[in-house]
Amino acid sequence: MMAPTPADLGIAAEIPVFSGLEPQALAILLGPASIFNLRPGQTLFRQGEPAQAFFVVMDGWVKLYRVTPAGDEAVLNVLTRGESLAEAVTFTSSRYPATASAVTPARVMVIPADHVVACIRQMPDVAIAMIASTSQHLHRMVQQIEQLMAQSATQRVAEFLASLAPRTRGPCTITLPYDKSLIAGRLGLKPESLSRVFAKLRMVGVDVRASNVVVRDMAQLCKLVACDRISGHCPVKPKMMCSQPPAPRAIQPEVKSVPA
Amino acid sequence: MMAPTPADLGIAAEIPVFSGLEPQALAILLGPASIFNLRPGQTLFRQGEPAQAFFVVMDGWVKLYRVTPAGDEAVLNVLTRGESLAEAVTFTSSRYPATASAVTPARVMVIPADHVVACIRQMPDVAIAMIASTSQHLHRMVQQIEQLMAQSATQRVAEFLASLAPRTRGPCTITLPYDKSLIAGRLGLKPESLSRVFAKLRMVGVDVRASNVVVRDMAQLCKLVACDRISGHCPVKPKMMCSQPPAPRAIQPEVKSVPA
DNA sequence: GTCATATTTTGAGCTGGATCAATTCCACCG
DNA sequence: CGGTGGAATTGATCCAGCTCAAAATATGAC
Repeated sequence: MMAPTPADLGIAAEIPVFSGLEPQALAILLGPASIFNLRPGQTLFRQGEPAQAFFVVMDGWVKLYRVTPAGDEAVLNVLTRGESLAEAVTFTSSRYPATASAVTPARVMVIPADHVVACIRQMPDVAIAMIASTSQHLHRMVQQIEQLMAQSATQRVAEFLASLAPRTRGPCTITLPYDKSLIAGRLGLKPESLSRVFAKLRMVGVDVRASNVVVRDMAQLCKLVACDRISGHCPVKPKMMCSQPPAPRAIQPEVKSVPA
Repeated sequence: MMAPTPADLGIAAEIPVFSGLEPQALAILLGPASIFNLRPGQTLFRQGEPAQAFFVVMDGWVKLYRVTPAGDEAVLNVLTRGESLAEAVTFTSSRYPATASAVTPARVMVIPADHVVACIRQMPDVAIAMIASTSQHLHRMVQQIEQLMAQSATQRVAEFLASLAPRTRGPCTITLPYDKSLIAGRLGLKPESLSRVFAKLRMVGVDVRASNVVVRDMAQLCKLVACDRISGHCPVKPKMMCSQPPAPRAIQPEVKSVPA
């Protein structure tokens, strides 16, 4: 544990959770911050512990997960440089709902909760920034839930690969950011299943060799996300009353939102 | 759409998202609030629309869900009296990540986003309250992800039932709060599967008749959550280095699936 | 380099939950 | 009361992903 270097503070200014803050405000906010150096496997905090700080990953990879009653672990996210953890809980003076540990050597900035609360009373912008960041996390979880509820393994893997690649159409080379077994966990799969999905993807021009992935055509990969043609899923179900079958139902009082 | 009655304002004071606010602060915050009356099926907001307000359910049930590219819907939550929606997004001036619609006749309070932002600048406590509430939502999603990743259908149903019951041990009667098909969606199941799970639960003293559930022993139901003995799941996996390896595994009650 | 360990892949088989297709149940209405 | 339409149950079958087991491949220590 050590004080952040000026370089660290420079980096912090670029980080999403602090975006939009005046340099002065940021300096005050980060006054009591410090830096943790974690070795692989080391734990930052455990689920159930009182939340006394929130964190920003400066370098390396950190795994956020829950240990289930049965002893399995459910990976919620795997974070790297610039991403923040646990900002919301620190305001509720309650407990961390998950465990975080390093999966590579990692540097993590620690910001004490009580100090952030104090800052908010002086600088409302800090509150807005924290809420915005939390909102991102929520959005991400919403997407993850949708994935788990409604997508096949193949689709989840395709979406994961797509999220690692630039938004191009043609061919593309990707490097897997961490262990395949961790990727599997992150996607709610067993390692064996991930391996088989990779094998299947080879049929549509996705070649996985160690941690190097060569995609023949990104557009095709993205199409997979919407509709898993490999395992024959989904030829666009009709579903619901997307069109208008028998809905004489009154003229929707149109919930146009409130005027500014 | 109408102005909130004094009664509504009184109720609001009791609501989690506003807890801890001074009455005056609350009065200012709710100044421009209004009440929507929704009929079943009517939509409060749709995913992708710009977020301009957040909401508190005053009465009835509101379903929060995502429509997947393939046309399925993934139910994120089903909310009732006192629960709030979309407070975090409204600060990011971005878009709703999900759709909300009424599943029963419902009354919903609408609080314009820009007003809340303005309030925060005057009253930091409002910020704390909003973050705390958002943190609850995050926690809930974390649990839901854990459920989807690591629990069997039976366990999810058991947990759902347990969440509806008082925290007692012995016998207990529960009323299902909404349609079984909606419950199924909320738990990431098809209605047919939910029906079969209920059938299986009858073997452990859980009797479901229409929307009335009679549980012979809550303690037993809760044990199921930790370990699904019905479908033979999980006899406490050794996993990790948690404890002794060759647990003297108790006398398996041997419930092989239904003999034809 | 060689050997030991951990990660990944492959194979074979099983099963939980989905799907498709009837029924049956039940609330509501004339 | 009997009829009508949506909700719920039941049956039969299928298959994606899990499990167990073994082989292959990478990683690292020396």
